[in-house]
Amino acid sequence: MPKYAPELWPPGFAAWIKIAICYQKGGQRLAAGLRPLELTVAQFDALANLYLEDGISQQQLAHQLLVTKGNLTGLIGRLADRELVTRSADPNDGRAYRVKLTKTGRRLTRRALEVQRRLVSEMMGALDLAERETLRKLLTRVVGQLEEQEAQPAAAKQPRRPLTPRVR
Amino acid sequence: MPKYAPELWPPGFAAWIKIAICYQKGGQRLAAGLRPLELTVAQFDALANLYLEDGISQQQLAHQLLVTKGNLTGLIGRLADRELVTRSADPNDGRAYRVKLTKTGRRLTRRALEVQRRLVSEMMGALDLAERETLRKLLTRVVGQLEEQEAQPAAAKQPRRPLTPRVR
DNA sequence: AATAGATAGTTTATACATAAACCGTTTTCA
DNA sequence: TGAAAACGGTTTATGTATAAACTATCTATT
Repeated sequence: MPKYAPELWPPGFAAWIKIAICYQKGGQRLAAGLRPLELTVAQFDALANLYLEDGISQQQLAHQLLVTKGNLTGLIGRLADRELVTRSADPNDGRAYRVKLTKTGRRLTRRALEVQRRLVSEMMGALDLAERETLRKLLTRVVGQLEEQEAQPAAAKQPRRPLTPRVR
Repeated sequence: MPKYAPELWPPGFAAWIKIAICYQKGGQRLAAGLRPLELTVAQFDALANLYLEDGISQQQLAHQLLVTKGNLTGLIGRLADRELVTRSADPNDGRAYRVKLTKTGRRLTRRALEVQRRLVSEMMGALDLAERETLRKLLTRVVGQLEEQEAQPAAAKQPRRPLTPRVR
């Protein structure tokens, strides 16, 4: 997010900085838009995922949100306290919960998605449709690269290799 | 960060999701790379900014990092405890500090920048130079749009926009 | 010169996020 | 079948982040 002297960095580097700025500013905007609904961005992300795929486990949700399962304990706990979601036992697995949206949760999520849709349109207003698609494609490849690398745990620390690349 | 059914969203929306995923995964990768140096990403960002522009105030640093000044109190405090930075009184302003890197801080930052440079190159490896430049330009325009909108606090608060433009 | 407002920094309360240790349950496989 | 490993979830300790209230200094305006 720094200001950085713009010419000093190779274009890939500058692009990375822009991704960071974009995410931060966009996120702060979204946070402001969600505040009237008394939702944080993290809460919204969780609810939005459940909206599309209800009844998944906390672990699965953590995976989709790219956060740790420990984090989910608190996050879901707060949502459950507000009765926006419920935790019900998974009948097939004594360890797992199934997290589900309540009626209120679903209704609130719908309103929040509306807010998000509006804000994203606003911020993408600078690009025409073809440019948005170009942006999407380029980022998709960068994400692909990141995922590919995270499959191979770099050979930097060779002494012990547990052969179980359990990389969250 | 959600998975989302990819075809359901207009390209701008999908692009926004990719920005989020990219930032999260890239950030987690950077965090892993910085861990051996015992630096968090937030600490690195602060140090990197000071590396380029030493002796600025906490307020100025907060502005560049896109975080609140309250956050900086703790962040700089921890860096000062480790003697990576110092807080010296600004001779021209009794309220302000000037935050400066120490010798150790500067040396550590150099190593951290090296790590960052390597990781960013890796993750941008999926794109050729021209594509990186395209990505940078597109994101720059999105950021520009965000900044422009944040200049006008505007009628964003109004539930509905009045048909007659309000004149102040 | 007086004072009202802006500014730099801190504090507090709350939420998000991680890693690591832990507890039960489930799976694997010798 | 039974021990070891993997897995789902919680807890703890630490760090990051915000908004809002607060202190102290500085700057404007009258």
